[in-house]
Amino acid sequence: MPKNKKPAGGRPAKNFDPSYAKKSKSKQHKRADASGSSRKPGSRSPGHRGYRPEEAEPKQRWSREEREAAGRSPRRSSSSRRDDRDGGGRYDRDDRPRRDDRDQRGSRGYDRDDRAPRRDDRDRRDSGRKYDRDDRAPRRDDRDQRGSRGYDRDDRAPRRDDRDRRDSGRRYDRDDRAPRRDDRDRDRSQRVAGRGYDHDDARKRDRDRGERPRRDHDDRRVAGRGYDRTDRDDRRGYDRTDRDDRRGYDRNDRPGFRESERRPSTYFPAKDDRAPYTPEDDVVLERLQAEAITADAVEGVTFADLGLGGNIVRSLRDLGAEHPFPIQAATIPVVLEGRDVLGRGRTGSGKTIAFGAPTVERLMQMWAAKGKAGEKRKLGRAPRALILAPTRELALQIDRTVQPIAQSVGLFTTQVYGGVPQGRQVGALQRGVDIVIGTPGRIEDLIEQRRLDLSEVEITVLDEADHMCDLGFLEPVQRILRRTREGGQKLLFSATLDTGVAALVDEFLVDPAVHEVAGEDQASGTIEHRVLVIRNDQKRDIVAQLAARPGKTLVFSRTRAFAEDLVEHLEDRGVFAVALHGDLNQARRTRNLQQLTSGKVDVLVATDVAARGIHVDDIDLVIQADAPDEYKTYLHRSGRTGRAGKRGVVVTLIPRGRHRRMTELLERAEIEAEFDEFARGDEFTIAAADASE
DNA sequence: AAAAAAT
Repeated sequence: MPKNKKPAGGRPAKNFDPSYAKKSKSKQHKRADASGSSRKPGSRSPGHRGYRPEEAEPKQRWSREEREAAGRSPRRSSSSRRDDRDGGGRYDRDDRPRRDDRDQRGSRGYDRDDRAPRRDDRDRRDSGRKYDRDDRAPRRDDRDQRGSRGYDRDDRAPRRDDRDRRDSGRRYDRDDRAPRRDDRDRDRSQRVAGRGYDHDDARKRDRDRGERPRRDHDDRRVAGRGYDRTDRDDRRGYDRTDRDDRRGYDRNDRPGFRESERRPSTYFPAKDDRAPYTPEDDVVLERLQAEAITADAVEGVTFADLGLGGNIVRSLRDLGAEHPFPIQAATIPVVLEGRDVLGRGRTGSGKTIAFGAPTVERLMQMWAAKGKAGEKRKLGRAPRALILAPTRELALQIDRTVQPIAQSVGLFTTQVYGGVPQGRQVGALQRGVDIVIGTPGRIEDLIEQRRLDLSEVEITVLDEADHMCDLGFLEPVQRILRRTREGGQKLLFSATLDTGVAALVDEFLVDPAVHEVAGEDQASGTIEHRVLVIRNDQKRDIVAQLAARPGKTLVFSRTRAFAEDLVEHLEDRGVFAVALHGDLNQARRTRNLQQLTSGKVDVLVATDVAARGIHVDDIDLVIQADAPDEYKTYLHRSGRTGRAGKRGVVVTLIPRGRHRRMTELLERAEIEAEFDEFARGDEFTIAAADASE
């Protein structure tokens, strides 16, 4: 256990006195009632509700004719769409996800004989494959960038056949393993349905037929109609391939380790250890006492003024960041001082650069200070910075920003997240990287396998830090932080950073500097919020109606099953849509998100996997097909639109009975929204969002 | 309920 490094006798920073973290309704109300003089920095004036500085502009109509004139429908034929989805988008991507895609195909696309290829075989074969790869973009992977891969082969994974021999025989008698997914589903269904035995049998039959296990009736009810899911899954082809992937990628790439050396997995806790899901009260925690920077304080300031070196400044310019945003101006100098930092800036305010750029700069400075600059490229060096994110897509996205910054000064990053073969990640680590960017599960996995050593990590960043403190994330995150160098710098960022992060702050941070942007919160942006009170049986039609328009739309659903259902329904209505949720394999997740980014598709239906951090340009409509349960979720989901000063609309669909709950949630979010009764076919009119920032 | 490692 790392000891808490707070000075003896020191008391916790005021913000993180555990008593502040207590969730109490009364506190919330007190805050809401607080008079202007006592309000917390960054919170809105108590009079903000109903407050609207400018008159709304005249209503803008999205009439049926306009929608049709805009050519939403008819779209491409369904068969060509299908082909397109399977084949297209694979070879014409222009950013880094392609590499993962390739890896995944590589690991399952060839040599499926039982024995996985030996590591060196694979390398040889890989290079041989280049001949018939003319149809795709040139490879661009770490090896090529580095121009050398002379890492020491002696510490490579044991050969596969050795491993197989060792593993065989113990494969079926593991009692300490975490329950398999099916088991867990079954457990849940028994709990949920209360009479799970018949589902259980059906599920087993499905499994024996090699089909997807049945969902709970519960799910089907949510989905709205009782068709046979396995049928649909086959047609959409999304589940079978997923399962093949899940099986396939590991076989080839999993390095050997003795089963007995593993700790029992706690990553997905066994049912008995796991508290049944009980939604917590959605309460507003105390906001942080923060240094507030005002937007005009940034006038004329440059990244160089903030202490960043020339190469980094240039790389930021290449990324399109000419001048620092307020949150960046506020936090970059403090990070460079080496202090722990808590940063709060609303969605889309530039947090990635706010922590990414100074992290790189500081790594360089620390190297220079130790006179070890020459060791920058030492093979097998342990990473010195770690950036944690809650989803794979976010980790990828962060890497896309941080990687070029790091590269500008000769540092390397690598992504470490699940759902893709770990081979390349491990390879990169063996060659040596400076910044690891990833998600908790795979990072822990590689630590367990002794392939990732965090003991040299000087700087740890938690993006979406408050989310990383939620149930299910907190413990892995704590375990990971304990593996980093004691006393290392910690940076916690989120748009909704509050005292919920106290558990981490108390253990890992010393006297953190807290920064936010004055007067800037979610509600002060460029987003128009609407709530439509609808009949639930019309929900899917209404989603289709709203989404049938030019422009990118992001639809949020509470469950994966409903997300799939909505995609299906949208396509029935001629609206081409793709899904993003955890039931899809990573290649598809990456591809589907990419299709929205590239504009190949205008509608993405996602679970909350897409709620936080994901940046897609020009999403101008967010539809919440299911209302969120937490105000923070509302803020993050709606933050997918209205980014960088652009305008956006958020439409939340609720049944009549949810009116009051929704009103209260919006109150907590400090968001003003208009409620309207809405029925299928009604004309949808929106007030123009205030475009002035 | 979703997400986060896999088998």
